[in-house]
Amino acid sequence: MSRSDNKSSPEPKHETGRGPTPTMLDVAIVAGVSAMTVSRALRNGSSIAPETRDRIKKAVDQLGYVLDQSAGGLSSKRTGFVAALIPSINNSNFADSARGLTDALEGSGLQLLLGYTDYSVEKEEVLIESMLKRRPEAIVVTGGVHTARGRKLLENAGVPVVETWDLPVNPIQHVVGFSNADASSALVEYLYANGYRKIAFIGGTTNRDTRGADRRAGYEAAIKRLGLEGNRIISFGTPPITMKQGGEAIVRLIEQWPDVEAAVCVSDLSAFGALMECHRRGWQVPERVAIAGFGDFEISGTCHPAITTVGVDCFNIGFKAGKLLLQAIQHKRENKWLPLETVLIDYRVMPRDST
Amino acid sequence: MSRSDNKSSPEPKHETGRGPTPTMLDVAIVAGVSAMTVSRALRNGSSIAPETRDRIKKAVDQLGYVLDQSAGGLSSKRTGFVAALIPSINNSNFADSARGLTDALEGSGLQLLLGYTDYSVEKEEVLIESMLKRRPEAIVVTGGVHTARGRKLLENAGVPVVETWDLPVNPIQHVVGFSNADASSALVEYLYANGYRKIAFIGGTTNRDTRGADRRAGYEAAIKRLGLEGNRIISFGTPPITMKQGGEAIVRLIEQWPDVEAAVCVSDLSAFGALMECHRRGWQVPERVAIAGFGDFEISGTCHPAITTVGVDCFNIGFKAGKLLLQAIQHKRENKWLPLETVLIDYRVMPRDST
DNA sequence: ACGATATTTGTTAACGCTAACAAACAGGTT
DNA sequence: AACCTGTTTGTTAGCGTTAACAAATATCGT
Repeated sequence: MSRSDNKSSPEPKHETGRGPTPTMLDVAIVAGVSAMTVSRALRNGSSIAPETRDRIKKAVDQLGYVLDQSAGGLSSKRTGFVAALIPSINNSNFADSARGLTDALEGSGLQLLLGYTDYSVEKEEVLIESMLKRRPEAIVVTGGVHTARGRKLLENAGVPVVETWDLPVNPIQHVVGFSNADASSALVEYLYANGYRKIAFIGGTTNRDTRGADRRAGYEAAIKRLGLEGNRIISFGTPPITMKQGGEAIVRLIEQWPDVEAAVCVSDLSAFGALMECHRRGWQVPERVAIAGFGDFEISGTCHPAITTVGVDCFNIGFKAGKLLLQAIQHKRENKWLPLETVLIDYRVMPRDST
Repeated sequence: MSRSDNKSSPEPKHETGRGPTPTMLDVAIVAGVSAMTVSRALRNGSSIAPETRDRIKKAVDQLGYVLDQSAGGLSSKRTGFVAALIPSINNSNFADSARGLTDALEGSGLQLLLGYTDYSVEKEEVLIESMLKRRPEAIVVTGGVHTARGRKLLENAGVPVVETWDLPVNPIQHVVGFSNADASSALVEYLYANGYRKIAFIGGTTNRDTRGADRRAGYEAAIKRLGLEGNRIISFGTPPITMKQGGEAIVRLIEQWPDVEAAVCVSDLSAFGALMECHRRGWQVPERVAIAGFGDFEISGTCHPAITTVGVDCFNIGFKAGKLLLQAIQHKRENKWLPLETVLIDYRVMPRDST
């Protein structure tokens, strides 16, 4: 399963970059200037004679010098990065938000460093601390539920914090999100308006995915408000539940309440799994049972029949969080404090063929 | 769309963590010891009187102190993180690899910091430099194709480098991957063995996704080797191509070569799009046309009919890269140099109902 | 009780960079 | 020439931590 190097040269050329990593002083000596001048040449906005800058750039290239931003940050108090914690690196919704964040930060000199929490507040806590140890200039977290210690860390971080994707009851600072409960309610109301009465919910067994839990709460609230028959809730698998689990859940649902007319799934993925299982069993969708999802993943628009879902402006969650952050960082540099904001993000029910 | 803070207390409690962030010295003073002793208490392996350690921990909690690892790294030359660059944060294959990496690093004291390149070598170059500025202890990149400058940066980084997911012609250092071309060939050979002769390939228009390009090359090689009729290649959309584009591509394919018997898609996502489009048009799969994908995404096992694909041990790509890295870092600390390794990862054709 | 050894703590000097100030220099004006 | 102004470069100190060494204290055998 493994072979050793196949290079022809006797010594691997790239040992360790031949000798110790060059420092700014090395560059300065080669260019015949002081270290400070090199520092200025590598940043913009400083006054430097063009020819000096060229000479320095040449020395930088020659030595393969790369600035040590940790050391720089120590001195300047500007580490040049923003930490973002997302639950999963396999979810197009969070991917869109991350892209929005990246786009918002573009050109600001701030880099985005990602960590993934695997939908666990405990892992989130560890990650918050790890990130804080590197002194990010701001932190973006997903959701408004944290461990007690995680929350305290964020509160005391001394940098702008944005909670996204939810509307926390008691926000830490800024918020960019929407009410998953309301969105879920809206979906139930849409189904109601289309004549469905016996409406069930398919989700995970725990509250690990807090957005999933909120969606279930929204479903329950809507059922109650509309005066519909008792809750039909199938809980199956540890969140985030998979396609396969969605498939197994719909089977259980039909077994347990054969009269069910529609199933609201906690996400498009489980909805898709349910849909395919229906296919496989010859249950017509939406005739036998209607299926709705959440998130407007690509799959729900592509599959056949296309799945009714709730579309959220995920990109904008990231983008607005990023812009808010930039403002907050700017204010902080001027020793002001940006008034706390809660930015509401749009969502909308997207009727399709599965309901 | 936005409200100001709704807290009842007149002053937001969490201003900026009341005053400047505490330093190690602050902790030391509270605990009645020297800064060095605090430093020792916060790491393990150093000899410290248990009661002193307790006192220090108490002071740490009281002040909400968080270690500044940048400063620590400056002094100790150990930044405690590994950089990993992946093309996308919305791809379960790379997610599995990232999880493997995380698991391999667990308990080593090394944190994983992710950056995403969006399948672009130019963005990769920028990210490599950004990461290098923070002095990672090792770097994991996806693929063996980089910009000239990106490659040079990696070569001169002075830290272990692992290229993953491909078998680069001219590796920088270590490699953990497999031949996408061979895997693709294997899939074509499987189709051949099952009686298919007129086999097409659906992929993107550019070589941006280098793994996709390799898979096309593998298809072409197999076609040639098997003495099959000329290449039928549909290129559609900028990689990574979407489900929808897969759907459009299969339509074009059938229009252009109505006698086609099977389509090999560059990934499961495009294969799924193609499959659904066939559904929609009433083309039976695999009778009218067989469809195969690549990657064994969850979707290809869940959908109906399930899609024949190539399964890759993605987790192990990350896991073995991580273990290799740990070894290399260890060797480096002892001023030795770990012999370069190429670790081959397993893949296998997974026959399902779509072929 | 004595030195010898092990354990725990402290002191000093970097690590690589940039803020803040100081100095040198150019060009123009009187 | 003396002065002012603006641009460019240099010097010094310090950011928060840890390595390396030194010192103090505890533990032990005889």
